[in-house]
Amino acid sequence: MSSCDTCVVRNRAICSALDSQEIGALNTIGRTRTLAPGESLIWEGDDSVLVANVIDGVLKLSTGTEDGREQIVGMVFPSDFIGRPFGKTTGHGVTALTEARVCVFNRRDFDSFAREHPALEHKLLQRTLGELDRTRRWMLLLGRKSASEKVASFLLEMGERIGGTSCEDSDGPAEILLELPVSRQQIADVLGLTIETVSRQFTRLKAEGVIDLPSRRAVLIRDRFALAAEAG
Amino acid sequence: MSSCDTCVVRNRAICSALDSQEIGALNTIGRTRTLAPGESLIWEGDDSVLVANVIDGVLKLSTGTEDGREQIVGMVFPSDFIGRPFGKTTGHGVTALTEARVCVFNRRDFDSFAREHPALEHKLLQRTLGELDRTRRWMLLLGRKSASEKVASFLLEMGERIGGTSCEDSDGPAEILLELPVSRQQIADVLGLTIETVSRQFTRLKAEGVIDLPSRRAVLIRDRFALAAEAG
DNA sequence: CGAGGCCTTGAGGGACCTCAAGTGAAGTGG
DNA sequence: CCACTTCACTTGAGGTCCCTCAAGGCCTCG
Repeated sequence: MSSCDTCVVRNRAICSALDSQEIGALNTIGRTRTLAPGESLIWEGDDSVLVANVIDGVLKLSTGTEDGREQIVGMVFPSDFIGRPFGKTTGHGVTALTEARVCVFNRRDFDSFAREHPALEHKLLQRTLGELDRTRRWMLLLGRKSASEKVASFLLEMGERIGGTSCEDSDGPAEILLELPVSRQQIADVLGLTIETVSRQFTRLKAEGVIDLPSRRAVLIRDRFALAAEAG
Repeated sequence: MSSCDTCVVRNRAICSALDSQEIGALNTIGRTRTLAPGESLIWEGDDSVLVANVIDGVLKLSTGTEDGREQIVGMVFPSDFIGRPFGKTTGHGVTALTEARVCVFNRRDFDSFAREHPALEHKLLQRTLGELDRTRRWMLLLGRKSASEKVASFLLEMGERIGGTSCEDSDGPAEILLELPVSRQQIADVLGLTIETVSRQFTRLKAEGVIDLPSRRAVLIRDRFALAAEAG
């Protein structure tokens, strides 16, 4: 029996393009792997030797300059795809932020499998187009937004992507409780800021009553609309 | 006879995945269109009604905030693909920087054609993956680089992409003459800077002998290595 | 209880922005 | 052919937002 049969992201990941026989074939070339927080799956500049689906956990995609400055270029969630198929090298590292489980494939094996299964390539194309859209929206934030707009935008985006527990009211949640998978330094690396600036913005938003900070990694969004207004 | 037969990007654009019969079919759903400099093909937030291949010229992809700040999120060159297939809306505008010729398709027609031709979708996937790589590299520039690093990186990237006339020597061109397709303001919008900062960086690089500015739009790269050293 | 991470807070400085004036090239009309 | 306009770019002066450097507070875990 294929382990894909019990996969929790089976119907959301690109695998959803395949029937049960095809899934069986894919299963023979893949294997699951667990990553500890901080552990890397792929390093920047590596030859592209593997690709993967995220089953559980959150990972970051990051690049850096030679002198040590880092920029996080993407965050990856369950059912997302990682790695660079059909290419020689990967331009960014992939590192687990939380404990994570991924379904790993040798890149060449995956490439040939994908070329034989147009429906899979179609799913992958849709995902890649969506990721490109998201990435381009983030460029506006990096290039043109102020620190306060950046932090507000980040909190809203995280609210959308990790969902968090929320108190519903008539039109959407009134308050959203987020358990962030990232440290202050990592938030800074996503937003192109320093850790101190991020911290000061959090403190200010809390003082204004827009958010609350029940613990280090948790954020309670008290006023979603005020946050959206700040996001620009 | 199909006008694709005489197309100058026939062998570089995604169309290269198709045989002559398929090209004929694609030709029946596409038409060429000429754009004047400054003319837009797609507006930010529009429904995704058309996609296109660039035949000739340079176009920008841009988004902006409500209060008028603009960020250029991509530049598009001959043989590149534009638009958002398999999606409802386009997140960024598409505007000609130079006079441009594009091969336009109704998005729904293109979508169904592509779904019937896996080789075409494969080319499109490769292009999209490459564009995503390039976009993510640009995020490092926007988030973490200084004004001088940004301007140097921009000139090098333009050197690679538009090529320009160059004096070859043993290992690559010694001097590269670029005719930029963009104004100072547009360079600022690519780099997340102001026009004044860009201008000051150009002046400084000229004073240091790294570049020369023979006319408004032209840049002569005198010392490619010094520029690369400045790019970070 | 002490050590070591994170995070916060403060003071000061600098890179880039803002506002404003000046320059030069290209076009226009007498 | 030469004023005149126009527009893009350059240059300057001043301000501000964010970074840098440094210290202090608060959890976690030995």
